[in-house]
Amino acid sequence: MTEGTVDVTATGDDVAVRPPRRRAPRGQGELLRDEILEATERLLLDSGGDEAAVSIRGVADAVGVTPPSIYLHFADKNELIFAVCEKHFAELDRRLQEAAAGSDDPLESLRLRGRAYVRFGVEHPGPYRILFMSKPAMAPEWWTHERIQESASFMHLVEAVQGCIDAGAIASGDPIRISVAVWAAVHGITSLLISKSVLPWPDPDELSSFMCDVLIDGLREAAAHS
Amino acid sequence: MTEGTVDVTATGDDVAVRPPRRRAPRGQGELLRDEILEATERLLLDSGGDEAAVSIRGVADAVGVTPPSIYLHFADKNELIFAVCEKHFAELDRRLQEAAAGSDDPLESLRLRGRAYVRFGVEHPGPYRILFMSKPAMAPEWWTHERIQESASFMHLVEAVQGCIDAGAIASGDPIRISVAVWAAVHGITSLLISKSVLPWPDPDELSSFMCDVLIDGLREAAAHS
DNA sequence: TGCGTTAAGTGAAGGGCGATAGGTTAGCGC
DNA sequence: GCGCTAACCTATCGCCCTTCACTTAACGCA
Repeated sequence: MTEGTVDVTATGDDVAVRPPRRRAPRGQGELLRDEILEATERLLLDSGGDEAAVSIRGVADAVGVTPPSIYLHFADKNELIFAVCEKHFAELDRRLQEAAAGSDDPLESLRLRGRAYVRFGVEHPGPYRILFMSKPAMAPEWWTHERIQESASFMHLVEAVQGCIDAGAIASGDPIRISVAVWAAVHGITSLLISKSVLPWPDPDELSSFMCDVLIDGLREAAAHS
Repeated sequence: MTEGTVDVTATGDDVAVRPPRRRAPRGQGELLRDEILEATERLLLDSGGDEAAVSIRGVADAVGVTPPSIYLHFADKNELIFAVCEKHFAELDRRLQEAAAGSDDPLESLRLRGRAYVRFGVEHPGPYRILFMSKPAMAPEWWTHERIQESASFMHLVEAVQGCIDAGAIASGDPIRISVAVWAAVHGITSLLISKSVLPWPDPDELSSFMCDVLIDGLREAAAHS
């Protein structure tokens, strides 16, 4: 047996090999696209977020279609996988904004944002890994600068940091550089928790809270230099 | 053509398909093991650290042997890949110790350690990704608790943090929790630089220096709580 | 009602992968 | 020179992604 993939296929045969599927009506070819996305997401979830364990064949079987039909809507497997994760990316921003709205204090709001970030990653390890921990070569063409740097989530973080600066809660400095540092810090926690989930980590909330506290205390100072 | 793997096979055919190879003498079966490791490392480097682009067949060809011979020395592909990365793990600790020895001041020593960590990851993205960013299911059995938590590198970090506490340079607290936070922070930088290498990041040294400065300033305070 | 057009989907195959079962050859002591 | 066995190979299974050429079904229109 091919080991190294955990074989979670026993989670339920309610998905596997749905046999028929009526051809979509004339102008509605895009219907299949949605069904493919839905099935892929389910399989990705069932596999514990291991995109290698999700196969085009498996998706095709789950939809009730043959593999080549997938390629009518997605250029290759990577594009399909990333398309599934796009909605999670949007939800991440939503969750962060929701969390940040939990306090009027800019600092506390930033802390809440950091906690929510880590929690999101831990709760959606599959999409998180694909979005933020995959090899650069794996991401499709369109997933580059504008997708992350100009993304809503990052911009919202920069705004939050700027808010802290404006309120005098942290020392002034390049808000983008500070944002990158904050992002890297909470991403580091998330990434380690996901990759080394077998190690005896502290509670994610406790860890992210501690990290945010330390960062904010540090940013309160000059954090001198340029 | 199978896209998504960058096709770096053009780097040089000096490795590919070395045809013969004399059978090893009677008690020297382990010789092949070393040749396999060496070839795998070379291929892993040539592929830009993409373990999926390194195939058992390719390694066998490079060594001048047939694929089943690989399995005489490694249980499966993952074990082979991780075996290659083990030496890099040891070198990481060496590099960190060397960097930390660059200053007698505990704080400056910790900063140097953080910078060296990020630099190592950026210089060895392949092994770093496999060691610290891979799926938990991918790591072999023996690569767990004792391998990281009780590893030299982590213990050395804890000692460095304890040194800062003893010197009164940072507030007292659980050195392990602090070490985890420091590790997560520099790992976050490294991970983002590796995965999103296409984004316009600041200089790695500058980024890690800034992160360490902020963390240390923050840890100087109480960073209250338990 | 019937028919051409064309979107929607297949069948079959190419090429590559990890892994295994069972056979073969070459080194070495005697 | 001969057997034993470590060292290695041949052949194959089953899976994967992807593509090309082909078929079938929906629909406007006469």
